[in-house]
Amino acid sequence: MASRAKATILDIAREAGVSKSTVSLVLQGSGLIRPETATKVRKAIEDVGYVYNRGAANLRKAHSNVIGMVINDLTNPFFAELAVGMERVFQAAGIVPFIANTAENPVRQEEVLKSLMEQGVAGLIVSPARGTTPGAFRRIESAGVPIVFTMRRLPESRIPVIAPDNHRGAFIATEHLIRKGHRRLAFFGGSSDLVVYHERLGGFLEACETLGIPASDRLIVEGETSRKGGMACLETALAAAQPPTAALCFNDAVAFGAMLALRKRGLEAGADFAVVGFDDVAEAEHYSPALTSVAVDTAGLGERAAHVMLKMIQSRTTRAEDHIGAVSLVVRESSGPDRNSQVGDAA
Amino acid sequence: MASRAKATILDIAREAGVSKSTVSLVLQGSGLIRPETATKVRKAIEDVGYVYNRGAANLRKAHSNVIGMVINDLTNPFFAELAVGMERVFQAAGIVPFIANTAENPVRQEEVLKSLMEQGVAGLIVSPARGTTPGAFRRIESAGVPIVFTMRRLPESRIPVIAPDNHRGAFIATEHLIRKGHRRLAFFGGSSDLVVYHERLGGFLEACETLGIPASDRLIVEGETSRKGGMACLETALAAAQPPTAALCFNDAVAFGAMLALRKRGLEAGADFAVVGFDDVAEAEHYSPALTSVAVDTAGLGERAAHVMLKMIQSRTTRAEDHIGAVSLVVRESSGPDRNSQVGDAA
DNA sequence: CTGAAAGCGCTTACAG
DNA sequence: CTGAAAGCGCTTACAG
Repeated sequence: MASRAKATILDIAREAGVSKSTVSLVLQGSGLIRPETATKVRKAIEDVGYVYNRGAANLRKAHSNVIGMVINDLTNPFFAELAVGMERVFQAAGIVPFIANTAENPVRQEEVLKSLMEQGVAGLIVSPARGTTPGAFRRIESAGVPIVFTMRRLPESRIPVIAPDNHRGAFIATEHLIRKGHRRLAFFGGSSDLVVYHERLGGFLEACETLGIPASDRLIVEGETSRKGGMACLETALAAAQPPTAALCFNDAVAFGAMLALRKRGLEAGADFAVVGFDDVAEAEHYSPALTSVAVDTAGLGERAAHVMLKMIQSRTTRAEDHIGAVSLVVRESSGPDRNSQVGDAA
Repeated sequence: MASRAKATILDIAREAGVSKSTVSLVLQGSGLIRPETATKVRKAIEDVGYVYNRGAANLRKAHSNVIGMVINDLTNPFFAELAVGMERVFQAAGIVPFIANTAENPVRQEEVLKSLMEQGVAGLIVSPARGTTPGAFRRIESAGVPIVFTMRRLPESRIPVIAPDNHRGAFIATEHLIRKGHRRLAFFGGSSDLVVYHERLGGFLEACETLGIPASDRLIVEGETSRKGGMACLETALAAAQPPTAALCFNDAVAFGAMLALRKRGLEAGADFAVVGFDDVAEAEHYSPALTSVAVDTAGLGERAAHVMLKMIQSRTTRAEDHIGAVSLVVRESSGPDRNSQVGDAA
């Protein structure tokens, strides 16, 4: 089984009785080659067990077709869904993107980025790790490699961003809660080192403002963006002197956590306390009670990011427009009316 | 913004006033270079904004340090956990593995494999897509590139496998249910085109055999290995003339589905019907009721696979021992005693 | 310790 | 349509 020495285009040329230029042309699907010749060459390719050496080709061509996807947390199904959307587009373009995980660690991100650059990527789609410093992408930018950010943006970066309308999503979700009669609202999870956090919290606050919920009736509980974080947020909230009756959660993971904590106390989301998530991951619909959540069209955003990247590569630019995706609230069981409110199911 | 032409070692050499061989040696951390020279060179590297061209290096060296991880379903958190375990090991070895997703599609898998081979990978860790043909890896094997399979194996392949002890896991889980007094048992989910299915089902059947559950009291319901599949399995089972009172599920996703279907009928896992999952994904513990499941040490298996791969590359072999990981049953709330049994909580 | 030279496997003008 | 030649950016003996 050990490999005979790797076959090269020279071996193919010998086998087929042509020059290596001809082989190269066949490999590239050039129309210049006579069909019989091409067939002969293709047979030789099979016979010698040839594997194209993309590294050598890239060296000569000085441009590659490798695209890297750098994801901050692969264990979050949300990002997996995003990756899947991108892959669909790249597959159609005949490109296999390579995914790398940074596990929310800026140091690891640095390594991953370096490795991808050394590999000669044509472009990078990245969801930056929390705590990424503004200069982290300077080097890549000045090398002229196109980058697009997805879902998260960096404070002062000019790199194009593909993300959902976080502000609006939080606004409509909060509005929904208020229309359900809730008057004491909480915002659960997330922390201020994420730009997304400010966007979502901003939407929440603006809705409260607009619809007359005074600052004294709003409770902001920062926390990990995980189930565990969500559980902690709920405990904190219920321990308040004037506990809220509803919460908008930073994301679905936090919402699931809050619902679990509720159940542990013998309470039920929807009936006893309203919870709304953000992202609308696949699981939200299947949860029990089913989770009301802000749908962001994850896969669609992934596709969009891939398209933008393809266009940037093609037109040899590192600039592109931001894209803010539309959001919608999917109302399910977890966001019932306030028990003590007169408004009830109205609106 | 736009890149000045990419810097090469020649530019560094000029900048530092040395030859390019010297630069190359510094890049490789050779001890042959005088410290002052090395420092001078490193400064030049910074100054010219050099990015190492791994493709060119690999071309000359004829061996790469790229490792590919081919995953059949990235949206399944189980595989994400596995990937994370592997990454931990590779990171320590200074290697950034590239992950590619096949979405359980053999055709896509073919493309992914081809692309990785063209990229000149040093080794491949793969969890094969369902329906992979026995010959799918022949080409890679004969090219001498080491492969290790994780979690799934191919029918007649000699490629080393790192997987949990599926047979034993299913056996102890089934034993647990029988000890809880259950006498009519079901096996939910999975289908016979997966080797893993036969292993798990085999363990279930052997436990039934050993502990005296006759064939007439066993119900085998094939189905998708997803929540949806699990819901369907439960419906099928409860529609039987003599419905089972407990089920071992092919994996946790199926178990979650079964629990949801139970709740939709106003029944509760644990109290009204016992369900046991397989894999013990992170969510199992947080579910409500918490899911009894067979823990397979996912991340540990991932680490093991990575170590085996590293060793294969190092010793230039494509052979390695299989590794069958220990399993254990984590008993939680979802697997209560049979309501009608005398045995109850005994044992 | 450091430099000059060859060569890895391709692609790309350039001839013919 | 097809072949001979140069060159992409590195590493690796080989001299010195």
